[in-house]
Amino acid sequence: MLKIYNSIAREKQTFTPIEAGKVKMYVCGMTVYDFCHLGHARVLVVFDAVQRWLRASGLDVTYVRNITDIDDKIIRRAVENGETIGQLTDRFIAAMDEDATALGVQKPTHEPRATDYVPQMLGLIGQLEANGLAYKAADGDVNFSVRKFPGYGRLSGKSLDDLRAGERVEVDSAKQDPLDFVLWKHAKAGEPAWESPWGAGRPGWHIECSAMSSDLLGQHFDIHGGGQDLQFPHHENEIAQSEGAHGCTFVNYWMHNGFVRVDDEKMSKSLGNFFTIRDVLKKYDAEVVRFFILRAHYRSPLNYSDAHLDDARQALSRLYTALKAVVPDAAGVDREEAHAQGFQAAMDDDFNTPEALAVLFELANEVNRSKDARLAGQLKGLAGILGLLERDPVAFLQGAAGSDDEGLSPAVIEERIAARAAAKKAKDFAEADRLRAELLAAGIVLEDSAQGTTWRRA
RNA sequence: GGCGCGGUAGCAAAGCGGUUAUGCAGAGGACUGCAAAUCCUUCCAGGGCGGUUCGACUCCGCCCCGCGCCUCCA
Repeated sequence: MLKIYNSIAREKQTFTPIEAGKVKMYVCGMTVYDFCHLGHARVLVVFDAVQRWLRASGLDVTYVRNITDIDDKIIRRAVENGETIGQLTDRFIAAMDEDATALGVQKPTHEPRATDYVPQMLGLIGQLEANGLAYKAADGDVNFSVRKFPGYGRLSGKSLDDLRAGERVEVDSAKQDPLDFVLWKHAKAGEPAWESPWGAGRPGWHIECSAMSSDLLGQHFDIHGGGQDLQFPHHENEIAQSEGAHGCTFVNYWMHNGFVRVDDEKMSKSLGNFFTIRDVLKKYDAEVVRFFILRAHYRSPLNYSDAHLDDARQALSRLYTALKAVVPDAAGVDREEAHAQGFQAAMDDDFNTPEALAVLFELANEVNRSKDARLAGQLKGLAGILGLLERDPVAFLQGAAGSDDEGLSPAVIEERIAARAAAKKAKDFAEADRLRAELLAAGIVLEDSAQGTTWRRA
């Protein structure tokens, strides 16, 4: 029985889909004006794992992850670069796809772009106006009136009076309440604009998610996810818009993943302390990065450092080493088997991937001991549910550390191994050891066995 | 100021009111020409002070420390 920590209830709850056997899930994706950083990688990987587990549990999943392709930063960046908004966003969408694919992230069912949903947004804004929740301000913007929506603040646990608007935000005098947020921004010179009943303009940020989710998943759906920083105000505003327009519950389960940090501080664009996914992939294998992310629970903070990535790589190597030694049975996962049951219990407990991974290490230990192909099959099969251990073990163990790696070529390594074999045969162990040490210095570890010598990268 | 999260062994990271988490690193042993890998054994925990309990890392209270949201942000 799957339990999910529901942010709006602040507790783990048994997951019951609205429609038996089906799950409709929406996750806030990227604003595409720059390369994705590790924080984005975490959202991608975490909700990919969620989605995979739901499917592995036999549910029919519709997974929507949106793309924000119009906003202030995109407009500004396009101007800075001297390119069109379309050129900029196409470029970074392609880059995001590359990064996601590298990390083993499966394609969502739908990846809607905000600019394709302007009519639906206008429809929603019209409904909100009809319901008395939206108003056109003196400056031409259409705003949402938070005071008129009774449940405002429920998700984030904030009360309107405690928010002390103005303390950190400059008060916008055109708003009836400082916490009112923009649904439709009036057009400014040189900026892209769409016609609307309220005049030419462009959408506010929050409205796109309400429009796309209801269009693709319906007015009421199961799971909505995103980074912790979106809980307020973004998701709070989504609830206000969607429930305010539709008059029904918006989402049953809210999920928020924790931040990636650097030196115990949130990794963020505004702090400038971020590492892009592609930077990290220069030094580390993408599967190592995926493993590193899944090694922590999705709601916990995750500290990034090279030392932690090195550690993750060592750990993942242990799993691959077990599969290298025993060819896994291809029969598929036996879900009744003890480890599979443990794995399931872990994943059913709010997607506890660290504990699920611990089960994999227990399996690896038993595989090493028993050389049991069936258990190796369990290991590979269960890991596969999380998108791990899907490569050839030797390819992983001999693979480059990252895209920038300039290690010895396999041909050169094989040549040295042959030379060492000859030295060994001649009982010239000093020469054999010299060759081993030479390779080790180049990051190559040799492993002798009855079947001959194999190698891997340290 | 308001709201919230967390402090676990050298590092990382989980569960759990009483029984080995797990990985990396360390120590000893087996194996090996020597290694590596693997296996076996092993060292190292639960911020501080109280309380509840036969028993608390696990529940409760207070304190200290760190972090986050309240502004664009995954």
